[in-house]
Amino acid sequence: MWIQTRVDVAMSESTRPGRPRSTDVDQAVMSAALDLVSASGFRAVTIEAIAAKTGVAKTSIYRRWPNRAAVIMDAFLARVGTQPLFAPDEGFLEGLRRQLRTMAKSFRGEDGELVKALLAESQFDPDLASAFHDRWTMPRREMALEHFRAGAERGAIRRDADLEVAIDMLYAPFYYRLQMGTGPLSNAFVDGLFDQVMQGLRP
Amino acid sequence: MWIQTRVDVAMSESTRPGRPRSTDVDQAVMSAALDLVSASGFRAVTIEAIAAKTGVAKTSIYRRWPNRAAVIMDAFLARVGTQPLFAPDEGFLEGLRRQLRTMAKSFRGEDGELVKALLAESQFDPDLASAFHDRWTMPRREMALEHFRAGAERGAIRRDADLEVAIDMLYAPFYYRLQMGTGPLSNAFVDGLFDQVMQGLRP
Amino acid sequence: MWIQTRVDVAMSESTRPGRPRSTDVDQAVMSAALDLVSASGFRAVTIEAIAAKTGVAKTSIYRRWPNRAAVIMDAFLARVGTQPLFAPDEGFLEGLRRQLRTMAKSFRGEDGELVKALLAESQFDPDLASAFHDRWTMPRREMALEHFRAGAERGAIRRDADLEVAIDMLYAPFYYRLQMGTGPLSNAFVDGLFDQVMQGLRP
Amino acid sequence: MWIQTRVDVAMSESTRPGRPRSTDVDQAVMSAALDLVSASGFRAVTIEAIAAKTGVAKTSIYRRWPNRAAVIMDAFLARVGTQPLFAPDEGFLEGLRRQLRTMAKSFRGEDGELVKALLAESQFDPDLASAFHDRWTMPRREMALEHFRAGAERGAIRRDADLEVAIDMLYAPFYYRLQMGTGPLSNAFVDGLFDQVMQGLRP
DNA sequence: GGCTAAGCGAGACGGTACGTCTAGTCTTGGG
DNA sequence: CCCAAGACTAGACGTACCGTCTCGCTTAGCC
Repeated sequence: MWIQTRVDVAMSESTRPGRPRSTDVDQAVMSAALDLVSASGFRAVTIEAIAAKTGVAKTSIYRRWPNRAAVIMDAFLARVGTQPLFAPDEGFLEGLRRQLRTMAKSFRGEDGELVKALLAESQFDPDLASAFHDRWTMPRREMALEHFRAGAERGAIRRDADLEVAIDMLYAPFYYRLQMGTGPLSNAFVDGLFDQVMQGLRP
Repeated sequence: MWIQTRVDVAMSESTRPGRPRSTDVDQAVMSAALDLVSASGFRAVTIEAIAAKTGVAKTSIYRRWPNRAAVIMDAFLARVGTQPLFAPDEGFLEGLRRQLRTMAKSFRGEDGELVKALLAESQFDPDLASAFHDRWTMPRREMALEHFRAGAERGAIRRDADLEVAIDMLYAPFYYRLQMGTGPLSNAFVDGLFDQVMQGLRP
Repeated sequence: MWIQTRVDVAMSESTRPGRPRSTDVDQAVMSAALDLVSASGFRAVTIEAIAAKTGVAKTSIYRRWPNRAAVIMDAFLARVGTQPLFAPDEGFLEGLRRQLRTMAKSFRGEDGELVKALLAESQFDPDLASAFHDRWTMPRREMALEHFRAGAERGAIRRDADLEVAIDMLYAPFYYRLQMGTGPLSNAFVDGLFDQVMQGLRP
Repeated sequence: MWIQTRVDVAMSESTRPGRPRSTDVDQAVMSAALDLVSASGFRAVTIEAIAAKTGVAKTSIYRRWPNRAAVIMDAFLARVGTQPLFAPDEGFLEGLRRQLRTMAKSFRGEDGELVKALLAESQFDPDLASAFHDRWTMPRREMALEHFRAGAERGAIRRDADLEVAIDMLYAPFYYRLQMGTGPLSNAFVDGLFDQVMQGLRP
């Protein structure tokens, strides 16, 4: 599960010698991190604060993660999980519209705050940036791309369309509005966006 | 010139009592800030570093700006200026395509780095966020909107199109790619994006 | 006043630019250090504890002293002062006996604790060791030596006696008993020691 | 052999159930401790360093000794051993002078370093202090006292002399010079000290 | 040969303090 | 009132060891 962000340990979990790491610590740290983000914002999530709140020693945290950003990254991903965005039996248009609305809702809430903070912090931390890229951005893009490819195959959209660009057009505005505050991520907005993008993709 | 970001002074510049502020200090601080961004990245631009590099006292910097982000914000805006994005005698499509390419080029260079960093830092600093919004995002959006409105009037695009959404579709991907690194901000990308958006806006 | 131990500053106190160091900080830190030694022993005198107790920031302490031992060293010396051990108009034997008793009394109290701790800590810290040597041990030895030289000149002791050795015989047992706990530093002990040493120094 | 310092085990070595303790561990730990003292000084002798150097687990060390000082104490005593200081058939003066010279030589070398460090650490650790007292200081004092008593009986020194004080005068300067660095522990010094003390003890 | 008990290496754990860093504020003397 | 210099409080950083605790495995004596 842990790629990039978490400190790797040499051997496989089961055969490693010594006292095994307590999973309570992982849980306590990650949920405290999320609590602190909610309560006081990203900048309040210091290792010291997590240690104080949980009773976990700083050393135990640093044994697992290289810095605070990595903790939050993991906490966030453990929360949002990695379920598929699209159901295989759903129609192209219905599925896409549903997913966009779900995403908008999620971005309007706490997830949006987390995405915003992690994306921002990424600009200053290369490790976090690549973790965010590999574990958040790309998996979602891939799923979207797959959905689009299937749609194209089934004739729901033009075959010669540049899908990468289409995905940018569709998803970039979510991040843009999230960060810029130029307008709400309402369902009306999502529908307008959806319609206008589909306008250009009709076969 | 300074709105939001810079510390306001009570009276007008000319009539204030006491020793007038040296304009050298402003210049030195802002150009040092930009130099430091180029040389070592945003995180290296600390007030202490600027003070050390320029010989200007920290006090003198804090007298003018509330924090380091504000310094960089001002330095950035002083650099990119506020010239109009579109020429009044240019055609809608030609003008838009030219502007997009210019913007892409700018984002590929140092300006991109600065936008990225300021946008990121904005997430953690409300003052900076509103400065960025008021002095960077909105003026440019307004100019684009004006250009689109004129285009619609002249019949270059559909009259019933949602221009806010169109602008999101067109510009959001710039920021997306800038931050996410999912692909280059090449001219090919810009053209593809432009074509696909126009596809949906044709009358 | 500060030799070796305290962090040196380049220019003379009066002409140095910038905000002058607050003498309150020095006072507060040193007296807190002594309080902590009394209350909880040398090992409890941590920089963190001093900072917490006084409200002085750690940085302000580290600006003045390189480590906790140096703080205590200075605090100790500020307390014991540098008054002369012998009065010039006193007879050799009377003066010496009086000084030995005074010293024994001092060693039986808090000063003894401090000497013991500083001497011990010196074994692990070369800077502290040389500070202790230069600012405690040697000045006192010099004063004693001077007293012995005057005594020899006045015929109170043998002219050919090795005074360095005599001083060792007289003072080393103070430190020995202080550390080893082989017996009390009582007046009886002091007198016995004095008599026996003088036995060997009689002209 | 182990008094005070080493952790006691309930039953006698031979009949205790379970796997017997490996003597290799004792050896490895103690010699590593001495090596580390030689190589990098007392402060470098951390339990972690010993464990790392020897491959012995920290648990195995703490099973035997309560803390690092106890380890070094035992290592030291195992090294210097407990042979008698004086030969029964030696004359009082010759024997004493020989022993003093031997001791000076030992103090000039690594033993001196160890004594210094253990004595210093004793100031902060009551257990270590009493171990040092019981297993180093007192046995040697007793042997010296015995030698002096025999000397007094044989008429080599005054019968009414305070032997405790005499021993302090003779041995305290060794520790004093060892710690204070006020002069070398040379044979010349030893002889001068010896002569002067004997001056006062002549019958 | 299996059982019980302790030793052993490994490494996780809660702590404490370290000395460093940067932020933003305050206080000098001098212009 | 400005300016340079630098002291000041505040608080997080990441590190080093401490001494304790769990693991799985090993090594003995005893039934």
